[in-house]
Amino acid sequence: MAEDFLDKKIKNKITSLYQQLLSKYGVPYASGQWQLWCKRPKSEKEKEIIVIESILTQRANWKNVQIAVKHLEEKNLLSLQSIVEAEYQIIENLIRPSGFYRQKTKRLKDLANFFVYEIGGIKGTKQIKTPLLREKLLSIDGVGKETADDILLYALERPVFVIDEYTKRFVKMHNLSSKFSYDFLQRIFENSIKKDYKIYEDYHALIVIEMKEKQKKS
DNA sequence: ACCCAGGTGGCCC
DNA sequence: GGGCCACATGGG
Repeated sequence: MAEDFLDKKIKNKITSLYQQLLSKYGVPYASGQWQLWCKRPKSEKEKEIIVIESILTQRANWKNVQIAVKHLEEKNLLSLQSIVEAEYQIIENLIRPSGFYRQKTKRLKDLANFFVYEIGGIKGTKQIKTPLLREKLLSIDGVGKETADDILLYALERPVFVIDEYTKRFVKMHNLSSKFSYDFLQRIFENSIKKDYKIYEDYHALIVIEMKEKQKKS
């Protein structure tokens, strides 16, 4: 069928684009901000940091996120347990540089509560299947699809492809699709690449790196 | 002085 | 289903 043929072409294109990006930039683990998110293996502590950063990075400049992270670290608040225990105002002041700091404090608290009290930490997620875990994350106020998938992929190492603004621009640039809804794009990528969280981690990072590079030039 | 950055939820039509 | 708005800060 015509559609199958088209699908196959798109699949091949998505696969070859990954190879191209990889040879152009190398593994993203080597480059700045992806050192932690694409690190393998990750410690429990590092996974918790990624959960925290997934909230802080919402609509924020990465440098500002890192300042906020440093502030939390200095006060020994860079863990889910300590965020559960800390006062709102303390966290608000520390994460101020990442913007939307009142909302984000609430979101961090809700998320940390979920992990610590509802499922017994990062380790407690192991027995929960990905679709159910995603549902649970999405039900938390302030956790939308991208944040949920950031957590699932980079912190919990589930093969879920993350879609963001850069991915949408990337898809447009390469004419991979004429539809740009989150679910549709996620399906395109997940159906094209081997279901391996390591590849998903690197591919998404490489897309961001590539699109930032393009932006710089224009 | 403007515009933007790895979003989300609420409200409106 | 889409369009617009608030949320807040620091960097270019």
